[in-house]
Order: sequence, then C-alpha cells, then structure tokens
Amino acid sequence: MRIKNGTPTLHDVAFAANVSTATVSRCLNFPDKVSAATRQKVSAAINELGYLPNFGAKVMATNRTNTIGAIIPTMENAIFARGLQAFQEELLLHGFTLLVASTSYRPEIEQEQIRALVARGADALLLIGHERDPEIYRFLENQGVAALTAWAYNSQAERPSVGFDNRAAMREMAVKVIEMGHRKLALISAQRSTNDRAQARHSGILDAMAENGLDPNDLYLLETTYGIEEGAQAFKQVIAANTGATAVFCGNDVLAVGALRSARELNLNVPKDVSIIGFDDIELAQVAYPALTTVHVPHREMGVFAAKALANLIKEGTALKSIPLKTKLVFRDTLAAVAP
Amino acid sequence: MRIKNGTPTLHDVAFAANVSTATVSRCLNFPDKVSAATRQKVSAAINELGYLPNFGAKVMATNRTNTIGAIIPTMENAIFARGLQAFQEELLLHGFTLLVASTSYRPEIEQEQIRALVARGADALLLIGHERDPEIYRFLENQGVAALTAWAYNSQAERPSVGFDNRAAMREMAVKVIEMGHRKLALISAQRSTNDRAQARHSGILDAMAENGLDPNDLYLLETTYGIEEGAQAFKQVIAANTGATAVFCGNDVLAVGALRSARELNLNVPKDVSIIGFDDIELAQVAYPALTTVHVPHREMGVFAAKALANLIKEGTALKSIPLKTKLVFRDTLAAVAP
DNA sequence: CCTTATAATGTAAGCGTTTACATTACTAAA
DNA sequence: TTTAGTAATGTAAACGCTTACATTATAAGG
Repeated sequence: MRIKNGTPTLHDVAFAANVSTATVSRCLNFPDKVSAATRQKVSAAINELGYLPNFGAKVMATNRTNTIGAIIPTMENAIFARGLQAFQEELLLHGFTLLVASTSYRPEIEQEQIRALVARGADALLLIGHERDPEIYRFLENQGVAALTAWAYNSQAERPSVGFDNRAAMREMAVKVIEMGHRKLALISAQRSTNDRAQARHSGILDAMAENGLDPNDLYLLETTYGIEEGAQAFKQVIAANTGATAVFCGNDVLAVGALRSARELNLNVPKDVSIIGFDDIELAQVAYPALTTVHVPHREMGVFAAKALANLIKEGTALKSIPLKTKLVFRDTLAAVAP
Repeated sequence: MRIKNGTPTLHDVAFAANVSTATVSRCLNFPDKVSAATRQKVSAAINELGYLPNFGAKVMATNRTNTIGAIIPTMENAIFARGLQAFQEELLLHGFTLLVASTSYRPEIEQEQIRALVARGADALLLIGHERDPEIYRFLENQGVAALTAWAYNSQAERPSVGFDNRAAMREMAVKVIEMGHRKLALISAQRSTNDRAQARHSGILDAMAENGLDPNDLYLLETTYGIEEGAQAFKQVIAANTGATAVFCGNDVLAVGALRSARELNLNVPKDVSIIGFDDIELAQVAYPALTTVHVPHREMGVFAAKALANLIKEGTALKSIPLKTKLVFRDTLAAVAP
C-alpha cells in the first residue's frame, strides 16, 4: 500500500504494475504504443486501485480540457434547447463535454459568460448570432479560443457561422403572404437592437414588400420581449392600432402562439379574419390550434454541424468555415388568402 | 518583456508588479489580505498584460473546478430545459459553471455520463430520479463527488433529493377525476422500468382507485416512449381497445398533447366524450386546444433549490438534505364530469 | 553471431497555481 | 525607545499528469 491520500495517482498505478509512470500514461492515451503484456498488467492495476486520472493535472499538462462551451440566450426557448441537445450529443461522439452558460438575451451578460467559460478552460465556444463587441473577439483571439457562431448565417460576415439566412427565409415567407393578396402587414418582433436575427427577419419582410410594390413604411412594427404572454399583449396592441392588417408576422413561434390566443379572446377567426405567421417551427407550432404556419429551422442540424466543426478544429486543426443551412416554409392552418 | 510563450503567467504579473507570486495570488483570491497599494500595482500589471489565471493549474492546486455537472434525460423535454436553465442561473450566482450531459432516458448511458463528468472534474452532480445501480453511488462516494437527485422526492429514499412526490401528486389528480364520476380510467405512461417517476405516477392512480372502491386492475395501462407522435399513437390504441375509458391520464404533457390531437382526428370531443389529463404543466399545456388539465410541477424552483444546496455544500460544507416541493392541480378545459 | 533498425520502456523536466511557513514591515502600548 | 503583536509579503514545496529524450529490449538481415 503506497497510496498517500486516498485517491490513487499515476505513480501508484505504475508502482503496482511495476512499470514507469510514462508507460501507464501511454497505456491510457496511446494503447498501441505499449506491448499487450504491459497493457494487461497496467489495466489490472488500474482496476484494482480504482484509478481515475486527475483532471487538473491532465489539463495542466496538455493544456486541453476537452470541454466546449456554449452560450445561448436561454434553454427555456425550445429552439436553443433542441439545438443544444443535438450539439451535446454530437460533441459526446467526439469525446467532448459541454459547458453551458446563458445570457437571457443580454449582451453584457454574454461578455461576462464568454470570459467565464474561457476562464473555466473551454477549448472552444459556440455563440449565437454575429453581432457583438469586436473587443470580445480580440479577447478570444488572444486566448486562443476559437468561436463558432450559430443560428445565423450571413454570407458577408467575416466570422465563421453555421446557420441559415434569417433575412432570406423571412423574405420568402413574406413573398408568399403577399402573393396571397395581403397588403396590410404587421410584425411582432423581438428586440432588434440586441438581436441580429430579429433584425434580419424584419429586413426580410421589408425586402418582400419593396419587391412587390408595397411601401415598406406601411409595415406596422411592434417590438416586445420573449414569451407567450408578451405575444398575446402585442397582438392586442396590433388590433387596437386599427391598421387593418390582414397578416401578422411574428418573430418566433412563441410570440405567434400568444397572438393566436389573443385572436381567440378577441373573437377573431384565424385565418379568416387575420392570418398569423410564426418562425422556428417548434413543437408548439403543430400543437397550437389552428396549427401554425411558420418557417422551419433546422435546429438539430445546426447543433450537429457546429459540434462537428468545432471538434474537428480542436482535434485535427481543420479551420472553421461557414455552413449555410436551409429553412423551409411550412404551411399549416393560420395563413389563408385574403378574401377578395 | 519576460513572457515566455505568449500567455502571461502569475510569474509575469509578479515580475511586472515587482512582488512575489504569492502576493499576486492573494490579490486575486483574498484581496483584503493585501495592502491597497500593492493591490493597485498588481491589478495594473494584470490589466497591462491581459493576464488570465490558468485553469488547469488552478484546478491542480486547489482540487476544485467550480463546476457542477447535471445529467438529464434530454434538454428537448421542456421540463428539464426549464429546470436546468434555472439551475444554471442560480449556479452562476454562486460562482459555479454548469456541465451538461444527457442520457436519452437510457440508464447505461447515464452511468457513462456520470463517470465522464466526474472525470471532467465536476465538483458535484445533479441527477434525475432515485433509481440507479448502487455501484454508481459507491463510485461517487469513492471519488468524493456529491450527488443530488431532482425531479423526484420520496420520503423513504435514503439519498438527498429536491423534488416532489410524483405518486401523491398523481393520486390527488386521480381522486378529483374519480370524484367527477369517471369510473373507467386509462393511463398512457412513459416506460416505467427505467423511470421511477413514471412508476410513481402510475402507483398514484392505483392508490386513488383503491381508495375509491375501484378495482386497480381495471386501469387500462399503455406504455410508450416520449413524444407527441407517440402519445397520439397510444391514444388511438386506447380507443381501439374499446375499454370505455372516459378519462385518459397521460404520464406527461407531451403525450397528452399527442392524445389530444388523436382525439380530434377521431372526431372525439374533449372533454365531452373523453377527458384527457396531462402532467408537468409546460407551455404546451396552455397552448393546446382545448387547454390541458394537468399537474403543475415547480421545475424552476427545483433547479434553484438544487443549485443552492449544491453550492452551499461545496462552499460551506452544508450537508445536503431533501427538500420536498409542492405540485398543484391546474384545471383547464380537457377534464369534465362524466355525463350522468 | 554481429549489426542495425525499430519497438518498448524509463527518466525527469516541465506545466502555473496555491499555501504553509518564514520573514519583514508596521503599529501601538509601555 | 523598546517590545510585543499584527499585518504584509516572500520562499518554495506540492499538486499529478505528459512528453522529449535517453536507454534498453527485440527483431531482422547479413
């Protein structure tokens, strides 16, 4: 018995197996660099002692934690939860563990969290959206921590990202809506100032309007925060404003579902009296009644691609590159042509 | 300039500030153990060099990562996403970072993940449900890693947990349902063999039946996996079985929402023809149409309490103790008295 | 049987903190 | 002034792994 403290170390294993620490280490990390016989002895010793490598020592020696951090607005939003889940699953396949932090959509907090995860030794980071203080990118560069952006793709962006073009996706939907005869449009949006995805979706609608001879200034725009209740309130305001909007776009499905509820409360028939359009296609969308017309976003795919890219970067040094993913319009029951 | 590699170390800071490494370390960890003047000098040096403590070295020296791991079935399930979010937020307040792993409800994977997170240096663990191989508890004990169980509370359980009594909660709901005249009951449950919560909820219904003079054997029980689609299928089977059930309990809201959809497809009026009852009270429940009668579970509270308990354990050594939380029946539109 | 190439193993120097203990600098009371 | 007590700082060992380099064992070729 030569264990000092209680937890056995590499030394103890080496002693028990009658080999050097280097050999034990090799057994663990490069089994094929070691003869079968010693491998035998060593694993026997490991099992007997119940040895588990010391995390801190390993990190110190390799300068790697095999941990990847993700910083998202909130897991309570299904779109992030789903993507993050896929991200984690894929990460696991590559031997990485997921570190999670959230920002509640607040940029200052995001900065803090980025620093916190780097301080906690994250080998790389997954971030949401492009827009952030350039200083933080400089910080990441200095620390040698790679960051990949998800949930947004922008061909002009100089930073690598895996995601979809929010603007084009929303534009595509808006074009359809306009083609169905809608002339008066409204948008219930998330805060655009701190959310480049919200911004892009807004722009997408304006694009479609301009292209189709509608005056973009006529879009009735309302910003609100995330939540069913918030969407419900906003919808009431839209109606109260009496703009004659026949189609109400919502920045995401959660807001849309709130709008739907308000419509019911106001005795408005959806889609006869007013059409409601969501974005994201989360579970809520199909469960809502009437089922929500929305834009399907490949959340899981994003997570998987992001994990692959980051894992390859760390393990093989493969440079990150942007990956554009496709969205799809899904027409369900809340959108109809305007009555002639 | 004496930085060797690129990243400044404690030594570099000490040199720049003209003090010892010990003093710098104290500045960082116990500022009040250091004179204002040196504190000044040191933080100037830190800023100038852009110093950030090396995570691995710190871990090695302190044997602490300030990281807490959570192992849940999946973040795609809103009940875990919500709880985890709250858990993370509270953890942050105490200076801890969250490590996440998921099991897809598979016990073997959970074991692996527990080992993985311990190997990654988690200071403590949050686990879901009581039931697991005793060996793994021994392992945790050996490694000196505390584990707290959530989403389940059981006064007989010897391990600490923060949660609610699934059995009592379901029993309470079932009593109400029976009081409303329902005599033929069905339950669409999650797999009970690997899920002690599902087991407990099932038992709760049996309790209520026995207490109210119904034969527990008459409960029509169907097990299925998690998902809206799965709930929908199961509901069709229940109806096809022609048991005359007037109330269909579902192990969770997601299954219930699926059941609701099937009911609509089968042209069954809910709650006139059949009542449907969920469990969890996630967003889906209020959005569903008709809005779902269900059992409200304090998911966020659980996360917060769990984080507090774990943080206090690690920082102050406060022993974990079980915390029972309350559920609440929420009656919405899918439950009605059976027609006389 | 010797030589040479290669495989397997060993030695020991880091990696960058924290912290017990030692030392020096102050402060206030005698 | 001296002295005792306390506050501030310094010294250096320890933490447990990885890995470059050195050494020894093994295999292959002549």
